[in-house]
Formats: sequence, structure tokens, C-alpha cells
Amino acid sequence: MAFEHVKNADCAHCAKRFTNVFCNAEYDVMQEFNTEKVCSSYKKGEYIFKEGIRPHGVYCVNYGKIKLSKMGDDGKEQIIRLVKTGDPLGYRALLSGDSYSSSAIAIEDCGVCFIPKELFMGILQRDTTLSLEMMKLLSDDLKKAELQITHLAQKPVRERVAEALLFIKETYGFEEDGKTIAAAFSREDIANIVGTATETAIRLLSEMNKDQIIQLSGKKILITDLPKLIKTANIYD
Amino acid sequence: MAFEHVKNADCAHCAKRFTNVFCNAEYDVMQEFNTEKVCSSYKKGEYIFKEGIRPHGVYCVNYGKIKLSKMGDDGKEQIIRLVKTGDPLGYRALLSGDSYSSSAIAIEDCGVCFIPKELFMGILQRDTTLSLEMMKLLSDDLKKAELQITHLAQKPVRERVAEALLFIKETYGFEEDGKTIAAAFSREDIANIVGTATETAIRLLSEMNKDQIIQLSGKKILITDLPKLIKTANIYD
DNA sequence: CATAGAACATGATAAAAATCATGTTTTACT
DNA sequence: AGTAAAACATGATTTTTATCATGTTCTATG
Repeated sequence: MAFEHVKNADCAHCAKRFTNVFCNAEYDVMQEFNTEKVCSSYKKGEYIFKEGIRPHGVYCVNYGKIKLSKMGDDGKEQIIRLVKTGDPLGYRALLSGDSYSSSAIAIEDCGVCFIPKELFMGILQRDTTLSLEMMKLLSDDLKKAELQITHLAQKPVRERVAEALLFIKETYGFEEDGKTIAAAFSREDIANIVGTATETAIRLLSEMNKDQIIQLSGKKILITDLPKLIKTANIYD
Repeated sequence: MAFEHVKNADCAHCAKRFTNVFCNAEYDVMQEFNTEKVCSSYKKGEYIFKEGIRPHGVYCVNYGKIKLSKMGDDGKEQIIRLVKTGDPLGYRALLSGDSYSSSAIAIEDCGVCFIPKELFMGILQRDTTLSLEMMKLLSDDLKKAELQITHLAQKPVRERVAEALLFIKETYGFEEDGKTIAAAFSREDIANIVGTATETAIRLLSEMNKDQIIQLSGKKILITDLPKLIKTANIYD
């Protein structure tokens, strides 16, 4: 089986109670989600949902890391977004009224809560705050996507690789040492974020390793010189 | 002066009365927009709004063609979206609560209706249908942006140039002859949609001209062999 | 309608990135 | 622990695309 139902997490005591877009709602609304939701766990590499399938609700990440990726016309994966604990998931397709335009795949073991479509859409109809928050969420996603478009169109691969590292670090943060990126991505994954060949990504990472900007040890990536990495990414925002 | 106030268009008799996301609303809501809105006209090349400025409302295009573009870090323009008669405009920044992340520039003379922020947000608070439609609009935009990301990351320039032509044609349609794209884009504009150097865009368009796929005469572009153009774009959706 | 500036075109060259090829190291699994 | 498969690494080569250079054709404006 692709996933396993687990004992439901309790939204009231969730670490993300007051930051998550769903649970940040009024107590009553949160409780409605809480009682109807179904939690499942997924192992690394498993699909939470697949591109092309119609959505039956929305998800909320209880713990773990997930990538959202699209298949290109030639079968190459493109990683569109990274999802972390507390993030909502799968709302685009539902609100658009069509099927998933990307797949959600566990980067590491994770737990996910599922809120049925009927409940969610019902609450959305009467909870203005939630509606506005969903609009803000989508607008922010759109802004990021448009920035990504500009960078893909205009920046050389080296800068984009550096940027991808910063992006992963922004999303998942550092380990306790304050240097190691707290997520294990394969070189292929990084290439699929950047939009380049795997070999090219490997090469550029090796160079940055040689240039003392980062330090590679297996899948662990240490950022040893953040200012230099930012400079390599060549970003001014 | 950058723009000129003109006699307000009447929403009740607008050609887009029942398709536009704002005016498609109930009669009362539409009338509220209608009485408070302010219409202006812009000449080709003028800005409707500029990247970095805070929004004071949303726009609705009464007539004309507009491009939404972002400045890359090195000052190169990236065209993000194309806007046509009846389309809403400028809602992303407002709903996100931040400043415009792209500029809206008239591709040809156009007329635009402005709906003040307070009115729009007020109606949004009480009109669930409008809220849901805005979410759908944003979700659709996001889907398109993510497809664009995938194509920029994975497809060669030639395919993207062909795709850009199809995109322009999809947006603005054909002239009466059923072949000529009903919009005049400079080669530089096309390059800035595709994400390539102007010379490269020129070269590839010339090639397609030679290959009898399109026919160039000045800024007019005729699609002489649509199936071949689709094949050149290499799209399977 | 003359003319300057912009847009378009095209060749030559350089740079960037993909692909191919091959070897090494990790990782997952019996 | 041993082994097969996957991931990583790196060199050589080719392809793609950008850049530079230069000339031509539009097009807006006095």
C-alpha cells in the first residue's frame, strides 16, 4: 500500500496551530477540520497525490518534507515547489476545479492530514477570513512562480544552482550546527529544481565545494560562506 | 501626463458583461463597481502601473492589449503574462498585500477601468461567489506559471519560440483572414516572452518563415501551417 | 519627404551547457 | 558482510545559445 492511516494528530496542540492557514482559523472552524480530517503517513519516495488525478480535498503537512513536481513533455521531472511541516498542500487544483497539475512526493518520511473537499469548500463559503488567506496564499505562490520564471529565463545555471541551495535553506533551515542544510536532496533533485542536466549540477556543486563556498559530504550540504553563496546567486532582493 | 481620464464605460452594456470576473457578479455588485469605477485611456507604451508601487485597487481592461512584465536583476525585461479586453488586472499584488511585482504596459492604445481597493475588498468580504472566482483565477494563473517554469527549464529555444507564437495567438486570436495573429509584437518582445536573446528570436522566426510555418511581413505574423507550428512547439496538452 | 533612430537581419565567434563515456563511491537489500 | 544498483564524479566532445559586429530596412517626426 502506498500510505498508512495513522492516529489523527490533534490540531489544537499542533506546533503550527497559529501559523497554518487552516488551523489559524477560529476555534470552531479549526475543530471542524480537526474532527473530520484523516491523517496518513508516507515513506520517503511515496506519492501523496499524482499529477492528472482529481482532488478530493486538501492536505496539511503534519511533519516531514515534500516536493511538488511536474513531468515535462519529455518525461523529465521539474520540481515546482518545496513543502514543509505546517504547510497546506493540494489547494491549487481544488480551487481551480481541475486535476492536479503536479505530483506531491515525500522527500523523507512524512505525515499528512487530509481535509475532505466538501468540508473545506463549505467552510470556505462562510469563512471570509479563510477565503482571504487562501487568496493571499495563491497570490504569494504566483509571485514566487513569476520570479522563478524570470530567473529561469535570464540567469545562467551557476547562479541558479546557488539560488536553489539558498531556496532549500530558506525552506528547511539549518541543522543544529547552523550550517548544514536540513534536507537531503540528490544531485538529480537539485538539477530538477534548477532546470539543468544532472552532470552540470554535480559539476557546479563540486566547483562551489572547491571554492570553499559550500562543503559537500554525501548528500549533506554545508554552507560555509553564505555571503559568497548569495553573491554567486547574484540576487538583489 | 501618463494617462487620460475618459468618460466611464457602462458595465451593464460591456461586451464582457457576463464573462468578466468582476461584472459577471450579481447585478447589484456590478452596479456598485460601475458607479465607483474610474476609466482611463493609455497610449501604446504607457504604464498602467509600475513594479514596486503599492496598489490602490484593481483594474479591468475595457479595450486594448497589455503586457505584464518584470525586470530581471540585470535589467532585462521578462514578459510574464498577456492581458486582453475583459481581463482583470493588478489583483495579485492587492490580494497578496504587497506592491506590484510586475509592470503593466500598454502594447497598443487601451482603456482601463479602475476599481478602488476599499470598494473591491469590501465586496470581496461579503460576496462569496466573487471570492471563489478570484481563487479560481489565481489558481489558473498559478497553473500556467508552473507550466511555463517547466517549459523554460526543459525546452530548447526553438520550441519555446513556436510556443510563444501559439500563446500570443491563443490570447489575441486571428484577424479576419483567420491566419494573421491579431497583435503586433516586436522581435524583442517575443524574445522577452521566450527568455532568449533578441537575435536568437529573430533568427528562429526567420527560419520558421523559410520553412513555410509562418510568414513574416514587418510586425505582422501569419501562421501558414498551424499543425507544423504546434509540432515545432512540441507540446502535448 | 527627408532623416535619425529604432527595429530587423545575418554572419562570425565565443561561451555556456548538454551529452556521451567511463570510472568511483554510496546505498539498499538479501 | 557481500553485492547489485543507484548516485556521484569527471573528462572529452558536441550542440546550443549568447555575444559581437555590421549592414539593411522600417518608422516616427520635424
